[in-house]
Amino acid sequence: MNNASIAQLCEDIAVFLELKDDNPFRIRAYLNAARNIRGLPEDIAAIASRGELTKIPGIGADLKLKVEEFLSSGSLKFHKVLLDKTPRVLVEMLKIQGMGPKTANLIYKKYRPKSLADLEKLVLAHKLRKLPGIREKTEQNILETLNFLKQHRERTLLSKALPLSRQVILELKKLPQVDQIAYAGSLRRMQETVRDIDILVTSKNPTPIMKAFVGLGGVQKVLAHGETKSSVISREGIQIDLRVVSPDSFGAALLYFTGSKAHNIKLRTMAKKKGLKINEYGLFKEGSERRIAGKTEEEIYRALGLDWISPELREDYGEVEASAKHRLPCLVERADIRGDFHTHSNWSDGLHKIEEMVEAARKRKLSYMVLTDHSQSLKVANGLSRKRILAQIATIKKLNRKFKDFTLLAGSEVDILQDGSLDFDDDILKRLDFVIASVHTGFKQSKAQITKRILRAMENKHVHAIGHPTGRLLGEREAYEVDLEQIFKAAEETNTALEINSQPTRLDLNDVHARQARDVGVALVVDTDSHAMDQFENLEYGIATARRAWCEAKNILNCLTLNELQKRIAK
DNA sequence: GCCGTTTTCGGCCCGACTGTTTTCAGTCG
Repeated sequence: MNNASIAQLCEDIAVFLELKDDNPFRIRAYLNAARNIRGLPEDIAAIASRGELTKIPGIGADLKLKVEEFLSSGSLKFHKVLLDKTPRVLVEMLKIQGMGPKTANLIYKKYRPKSLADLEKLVLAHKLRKLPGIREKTEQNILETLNFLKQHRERTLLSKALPLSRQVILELKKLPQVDQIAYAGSLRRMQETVRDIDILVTSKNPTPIMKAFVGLGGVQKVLAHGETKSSVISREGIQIDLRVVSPDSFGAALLYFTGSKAHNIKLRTMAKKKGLKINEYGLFKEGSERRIAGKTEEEIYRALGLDWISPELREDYGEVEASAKHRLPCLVERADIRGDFHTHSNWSDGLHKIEEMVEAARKRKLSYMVLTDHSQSLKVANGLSRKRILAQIATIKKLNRKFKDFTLLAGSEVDILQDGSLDFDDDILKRLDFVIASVHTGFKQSKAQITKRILRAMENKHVHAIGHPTGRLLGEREAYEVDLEQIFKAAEETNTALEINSQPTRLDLNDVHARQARDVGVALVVDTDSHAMDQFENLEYGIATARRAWCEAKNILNCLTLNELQKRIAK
């Protein structure tokens, strides 16, 4: 797909323009275009070939030409010129907390540092405080952020940020001044990674709350400590922002801090057209102090003629328009999920016994589970030989007699070998209730090779689903170069489901891909890929991804009852 | 650079905090 590359180019251009002190609205236009291109439901090349580029929001006459230039030549002159003109170190400097284009340029013009290391030397030699507007405090902040950047460069996984935010909320709830409290931001939208944690409190007496917050045990550094807004860095290196508002503003503040920015801008623009103004305190008539709405999110959406929109959808990817027409999807919920198709036991690389895994699944209110230990060639995971899988099938049959309101199904996470053949022959596969086929080797194959390989696996009538279809590991490994459009088409034709793997480092398919699959009618499965009892909890992240992909229960195969499922998977 | 039911030019979301200034620019979300 070209989408990610072009979006990145636009984002780069925005940074270069910012450093040039260019028109801020022009900069925003590039960022807006980048965001919309990233979220496109298909390859932008296909849209270009239909001559529909300017139908993409944020793409006008100029960006149309730039996109076409990239599609035909593989590069963009405008980008290249800016790249050549912009010193690398300036881009690096923008990553420093509190350092914007003005300050970065000021320092650069005077001292011409070549790297962040050079900048650090300047700070230590107290050179910067000779510049206008920079004194001791600014130097100190730069130094601290430089040290911080050395340690933490990545965004934080949802699975790390969510428990931390819940912990902070638990702590703050102990304060008598705290009324309502909730986390907001990208965390509430359940993005796979987050940059920081936003927490919102209502109170009539914020001062003691702020004091307690910046003094929490896990706080490493206080970035800001104000009357209504404070920011800290936690011991784990995650920034946490706390805002306190009055109860009358809770909904408005929640809406504002949940974002996304693009969603908020859309709402504010809508409000403005109606002669209204939205800020974090409420919805107002333009030029008036009287609050029309603000206590709850629902009342603000309603005042704009909209249905309430789930946070997971708030990306300005069509949710506002759908809401205006009262056509928002009825998103899948945890309670809709009845089974798990992807689990491991200590027969292969899992930690716990089959019975223990069943117990854990049952505790989470699931009514069936497929045991999918690895297949024979995956030696590192103690994959099951032909003999052992036959023994496991027999064991499962025996165990099942003991369960009352739970069904354990026999399955396999069968490896898709380098040539697309499967790691068990059909004679084994046909004895299994559910087969999930996955790629675990040969990630470096060419796009054509790996796509062909997966397509071949999908054509096997015993394969019910493809596990973690792109193979990415967040922060560790890029996805392999599979052509997803072909995979989606084949999934539909061969009646093969695609997985949304709930492991927090996988979330594969991701939200954008899952939505593309959903849009073309591909069935999805939300699996935990549990290798231990506690990993069933990860279902929360898989469901969040499905919700971000606009999925309803009918799009998800494991929302079916066992009976419905068995009818459905008879290929 | 985009956009249009006040439209093809003149707008473009809105407010808090910091650090350095004595009234505010720069930065952030």
